Amino acid sequence: MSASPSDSPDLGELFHTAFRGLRRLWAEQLAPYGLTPHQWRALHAVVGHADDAGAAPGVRLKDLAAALRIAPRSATEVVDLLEAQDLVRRRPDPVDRRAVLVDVTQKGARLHAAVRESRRTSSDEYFSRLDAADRRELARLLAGLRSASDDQAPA
Amino acid sequence: MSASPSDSPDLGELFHTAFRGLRRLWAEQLAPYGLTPHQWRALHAVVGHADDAGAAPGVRLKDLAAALRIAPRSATEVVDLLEAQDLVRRRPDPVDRRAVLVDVTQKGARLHAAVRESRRTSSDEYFSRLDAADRRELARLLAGLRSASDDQAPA
DNA sequence: GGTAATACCGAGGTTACCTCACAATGTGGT
DNA sequence: ACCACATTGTGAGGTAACCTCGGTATTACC
Repeated sequence: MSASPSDSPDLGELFHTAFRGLRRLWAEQLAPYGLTPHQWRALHAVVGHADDAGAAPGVRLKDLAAALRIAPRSATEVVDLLEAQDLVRRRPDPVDRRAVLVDVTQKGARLHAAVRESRRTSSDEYFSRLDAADRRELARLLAGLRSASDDQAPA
Repeated sequence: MSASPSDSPDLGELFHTAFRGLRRLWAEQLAPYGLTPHQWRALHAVVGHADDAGAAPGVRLKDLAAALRIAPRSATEVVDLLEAQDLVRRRPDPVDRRAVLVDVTQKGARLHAAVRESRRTSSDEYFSRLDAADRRELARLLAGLRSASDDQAPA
């Protein structure tokens, strides 16, 4: 603050601050579970994919990377970390031996559920500072921002 | 995406994506000037402070850190980088010899102006995807989010 | 004038990314 | 059947943007 008193409220600065606050809060919430925000996001994506595709035995690393919007190499990395904690498992894809399928373990599923529960219970959820209407509005605006930048919706 | 089709649009995910998009764009815009977003932010803060306080000869590192909401040590770091490019200068505070005052050099001021100009000219400015009303709305919402988290207004 | 606080910096660590090169495997053409 | 080519994951190595902890120089307080 005390930066631009005259003209605009500097949207970029606000964005930066808000995002950092969110990140920090999440990091604190997740620390007891031994997860970083990044790892949580990946775990969530793996679980989400399972939900999505019904009986699918896992996600390909490549698709996981696409879902998280990170480079494939970075997906390898975060999966390494989750696997080291026995939260996900890597298996060769039986139909394409180049590929690796990642799916959640029991421990991973339990942890995922626990975190979700804890988030709902502790209603701090960060965004709860806004009422429902404002949250919807924020979602709309953010969605509008993201649209044109870089979008790859994988199948 | 394709993550939670049923319930919320996952505000956190939207936030993440939008912020990353913003960062990436800025990084691209700033690269030709030899700056990272972080360095730009710091340079801008130094310049902004000068504007603010009129004839002040510079900012203390500590105050710069507060303005950027980073740890003092991190301010040292970014100032090192700016100084190495001769964009800012470090001088001992004449009235408190523990302190270091940072102020912008001519080169720094020129670069700062050039970047600002380039941002105005290339109207991509990221947020231009939203109309003025939406931008104001977004600012309001973001400001609302930041409020309670962590605020230190230095004197 | 001695103790406490303050300001900066050196050392070293972490998170969350990235690219580039490469081996193993699949795919299509002839 | 074979070769060129594309694709998948990963090892190696790098960067940005932070952090804490400990030390040193200075100032402020009583």
